[in-house]
Amino acid sequence: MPGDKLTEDVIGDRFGVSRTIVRTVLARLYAEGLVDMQPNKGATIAQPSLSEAQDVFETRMCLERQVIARLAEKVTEDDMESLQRHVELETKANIHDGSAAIRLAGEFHILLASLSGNKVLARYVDEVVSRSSLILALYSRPHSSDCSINEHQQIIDALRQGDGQAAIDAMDHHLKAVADRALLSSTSDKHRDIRSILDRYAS
Amino acid sequence: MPGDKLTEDVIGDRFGVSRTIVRTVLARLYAEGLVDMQPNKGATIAQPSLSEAQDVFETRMCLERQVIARLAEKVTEDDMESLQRHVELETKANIHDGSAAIRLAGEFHILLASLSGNKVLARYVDEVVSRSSLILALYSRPHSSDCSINEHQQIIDALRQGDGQAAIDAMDHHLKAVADRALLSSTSDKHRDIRSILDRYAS
DNA sequence: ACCGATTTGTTTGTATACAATAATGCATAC
DNA sequence: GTATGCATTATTGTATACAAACAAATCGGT
Repeated sequence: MPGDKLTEDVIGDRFGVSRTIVRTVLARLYAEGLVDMQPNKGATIAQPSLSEAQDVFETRMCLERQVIARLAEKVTEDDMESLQRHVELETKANIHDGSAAIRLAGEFHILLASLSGNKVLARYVDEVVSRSSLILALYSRPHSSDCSINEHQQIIDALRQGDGQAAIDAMDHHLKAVADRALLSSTSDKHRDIRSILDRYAS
Repeated sequence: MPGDKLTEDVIGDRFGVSRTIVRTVLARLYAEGLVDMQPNKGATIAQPSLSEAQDVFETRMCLERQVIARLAEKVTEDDMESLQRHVELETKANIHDGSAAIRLAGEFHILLASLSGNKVLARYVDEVVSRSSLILALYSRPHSSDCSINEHQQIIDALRQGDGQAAIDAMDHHLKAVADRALLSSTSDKHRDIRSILDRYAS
């Protein structure tokens, strides 16, 4: 799916709106790095290179460390409760609904960021999480089970015990694991880039 | 100026373009936090509250620390040279052209971020630097001399000596100083919010 | 049969038109 | 004099129209 053309008319017809609307949302998605755009040539679903993917994960780690550092100082009992509830949702979904599980895994990080109370941080985390999802869709093999729920649990456990450093370490460990699953599953992106070129001449 | 209405028609006329163009750039500025928008009520120049300002500076510190950490490991001689050249531009401008000095001070941070080689990081730094400028325009008193050139010099000195931790400390110190100049110059924003309300009834 | 040029059809970029919503001003009532 | 309701104006949100750029296909020449 990444690399696919996003023709304004087609999308507009699909949703029953005019190109005006489609255009603004495409521009927003471009700003968020989810679609690529070239002048006079329109939009395509973004196809981040390996190095872009590394940039995203590095930035994400930097941002989420800050989220945890802030939370370690100010989490309330209510916050912990909603985090715990979320992880339980994840465990349930992980059994019978794979696509919901993937969504919830991302939303855990967004929830953390919003609980931090820093809107700017939260917006950036939201962006890098979305981009991470795209990267996973691109590079990680289909059935690499995202069994990261334990890691989520470890993070909130450390937070509950008020151990900021342990929480940061847990988050670091978790994000490194996610990045590894995505980026190390393909040694080099040449192979993937070539595939894309081949695909274009295949039909 | 913050709080001012940004009417699409008048901006379009001002620049000789249609509302379409104005609309897209307003949307972009909104995404960057430089203008506020309300549904059916249009755009105004953003008026970040003190707490939003704190969020921006906290996030900025987090991002720029990462920039420095990265640079400490990979700066080239060419990088150091262009950084040094930039600081010299700043010193020159500081003497005879105040407005250029302000612009260059911001661009120093953007240059650092771009030299880091991480595009995602660089975009976010660009954003928080712009927002910081807006915050300074809002909260810092007009003639608080931004004599931060020394601080810039200290950062690149530490980088040149390959002392990553010292560079991070220098950046931390610098950003804390900038934030203090902006945020501590007004004890509470009530006073400022009230002024804005009064100003509206003053003309 | 292959290459290049021209022509046709698509798709994007910008401007304009129209409907819906909000802001303003005025008249009237109290 | 102040407040309330209505009418007018301004401004926004969405759709459409048109021009420019691009992609593709057709045609003619070698």
